[in-house]
Amino acid sequence: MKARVRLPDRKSRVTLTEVAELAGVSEITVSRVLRSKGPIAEATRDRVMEAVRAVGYVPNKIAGSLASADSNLFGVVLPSLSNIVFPEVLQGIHAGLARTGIQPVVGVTDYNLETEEALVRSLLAWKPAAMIITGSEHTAATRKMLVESGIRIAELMDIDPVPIDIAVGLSHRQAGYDTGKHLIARGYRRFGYAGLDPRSDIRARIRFEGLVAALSDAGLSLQDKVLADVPSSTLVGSATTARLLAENPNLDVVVYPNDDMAVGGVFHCMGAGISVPENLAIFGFNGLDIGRALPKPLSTVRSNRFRIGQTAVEQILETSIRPDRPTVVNTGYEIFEGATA
Amino acid sequence: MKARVRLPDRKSRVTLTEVAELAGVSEITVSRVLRSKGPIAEATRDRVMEAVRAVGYVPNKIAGSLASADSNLFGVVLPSLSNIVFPEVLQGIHAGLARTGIQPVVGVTDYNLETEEALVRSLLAWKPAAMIITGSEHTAATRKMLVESGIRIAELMDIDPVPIDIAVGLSHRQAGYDTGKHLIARGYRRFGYAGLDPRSDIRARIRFEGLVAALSDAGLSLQDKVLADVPSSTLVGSATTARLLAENPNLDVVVYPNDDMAVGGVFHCMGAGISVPENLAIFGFNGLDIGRALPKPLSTVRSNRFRIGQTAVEQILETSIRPDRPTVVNTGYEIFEGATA
DNA sequence: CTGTTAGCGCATTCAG
DNA sequence: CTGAATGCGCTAACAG
Repeated sequence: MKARVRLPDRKSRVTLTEVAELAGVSEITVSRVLRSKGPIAEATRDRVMEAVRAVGYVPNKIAGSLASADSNLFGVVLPSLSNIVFPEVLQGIHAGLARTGIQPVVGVTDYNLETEEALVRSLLAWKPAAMIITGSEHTAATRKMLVESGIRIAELMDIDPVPIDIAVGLSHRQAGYDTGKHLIARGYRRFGYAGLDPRSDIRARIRFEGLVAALSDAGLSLQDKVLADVPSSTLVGSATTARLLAENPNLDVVVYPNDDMAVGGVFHCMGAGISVPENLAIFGFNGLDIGRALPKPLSTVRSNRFRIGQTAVEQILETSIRPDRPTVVNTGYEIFEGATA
Repeated sequence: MKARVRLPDRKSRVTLTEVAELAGVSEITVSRVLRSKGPIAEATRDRVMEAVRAVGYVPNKIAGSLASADSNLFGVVLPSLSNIVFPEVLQGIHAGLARTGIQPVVGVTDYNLETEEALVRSLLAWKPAAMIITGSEHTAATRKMLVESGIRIAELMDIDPVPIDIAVGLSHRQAGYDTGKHLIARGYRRFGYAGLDPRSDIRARIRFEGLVAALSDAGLSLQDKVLADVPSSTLVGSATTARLLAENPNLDVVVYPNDDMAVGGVFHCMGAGISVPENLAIFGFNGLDIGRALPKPLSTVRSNRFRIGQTAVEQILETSIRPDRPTVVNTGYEIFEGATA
């Protein structure tokens, strides 16, 4: 179902020509005044601006972009908006874009690579000046389109794979590994994991692998894991924790793919009379506000989503020419001790 | 600082003309095939599609839109992305837009009406097929631009004021009033309010007024309120609650502008050994996941942000002609009893 | 079923 | 400092 909406005539009536006639100058002069380009006599400028206001002229960027082969649109592709992490990235993008006159066109893939491909194709059709996309896992066709577009491409969140052009994020494998090392150092030995379907969140899977590697390097192994095949939420965190503990009452720490679920774990313990961290330690990922506000602040890994978005924009604006070698920006992370582990 | 980025030539090389030549047909035929418009011979279509793939043609919507006076962009103006409510609205918008081929161009105002004006001007320049904007409070210039654009305009969240074209949301005054009535019916008498600077969130202010009106109609009055002049967060909820209770230890219920802050209130009570709702009742607004996941589910008013966004899109797609009389869609709300009040 | 003609609204040359 | 001519890439309208 294609919805093509014919624009009303009313607005499209007012064009440069009309403004030009009213101001008694040529179209190009009006154009120059509006874009503050080239030398313009003070008097001319005033007359033009007056005419612009008089007729309520709104420039047509569609025409402008076609004529100049310029665009001030950025394509932005996110897997989801329900995971708070991505709105935060989007915030960072908006912050980076503020006062550049560039607008983001936002698409959501629902973690589906086919959807992503269709989205990229459709965003590319707007000839965006750059493309910001999540992750490095794409279909071959998506990759090809991105590469051949020639525009700057920023791939966000993960810096482990080699990017097409720019990667901004952190090493999720390392973060997972460090989580394991940290918890082992604090004396925990019987690890459980309450997570999600590994197909849905690739980066969570990579962190998980890092965690397992750390355990293995310490001669330990994960005692058990429970995976829910639904979107992440605090409620799911409670539920998976309950299931995990039912079968493994002797665990001394549970690791979660994110703070939402970890907070759910904390809530479960509150309700079940399990004292945290004495009876059970809880460890999340992200460093969300909600975790910090808990009576006992959640132990977690702080990433910085806002900064990822903002940095991506900064990197892109650095130069419009794609360099020969990829750029990788590590925005890092930080283990936050908190009080739950 | 205007960032104009020249598009690389590489991509713009491939145009309809090239595809047409390769397929041995005219440009318009290629155009028709790509848009599935008009009758096309099976054989022709195949040859064209093959040529399209061969050269990796990506249509240029900028040119297409200019030629057809069509656009499949929607302008979307939100006050913020840090308040989870607006990403949820955006989700609804994306859901409504799925498989229409329409993309949203998103702007964020930071609750600033001047910023909003600049944003609207700049979004309108892309000749969007419609505009979705938050609230009904705009500068005169913004209003004028929206009215004169002739396109469909949806104003979201609040349905109390008369909209330019379409309003989708709920009556915040009524929601505030009902909150008061509900809590009074449950026996609470000594009301406190822990909120935010009323200038930042207009709808929270209106709910507050409704609450006060309900109290007044019942012969009661608000005992005290504490307002924080910072963005909403769970942490701020804890802090304002602490301040409010320090000066009013006898309160029996505290109402909050939103669930984030109310959850902060619950956390404060947990930490301070105040039992909820026996010693103090807590009441929020929104119906967020986090509130439902608490060991004692948060008492609150459930609005439906996703549905607001989705409904707005549906209303807009209904017809591209702005009707003579405004449309108002009440997405409603629901008092959720929960266990904290 | 396909092609021809014309032009969308603007910005980029190049002249003056 | 300003203007005239030309074309961006595509599609509507009309032919055939």
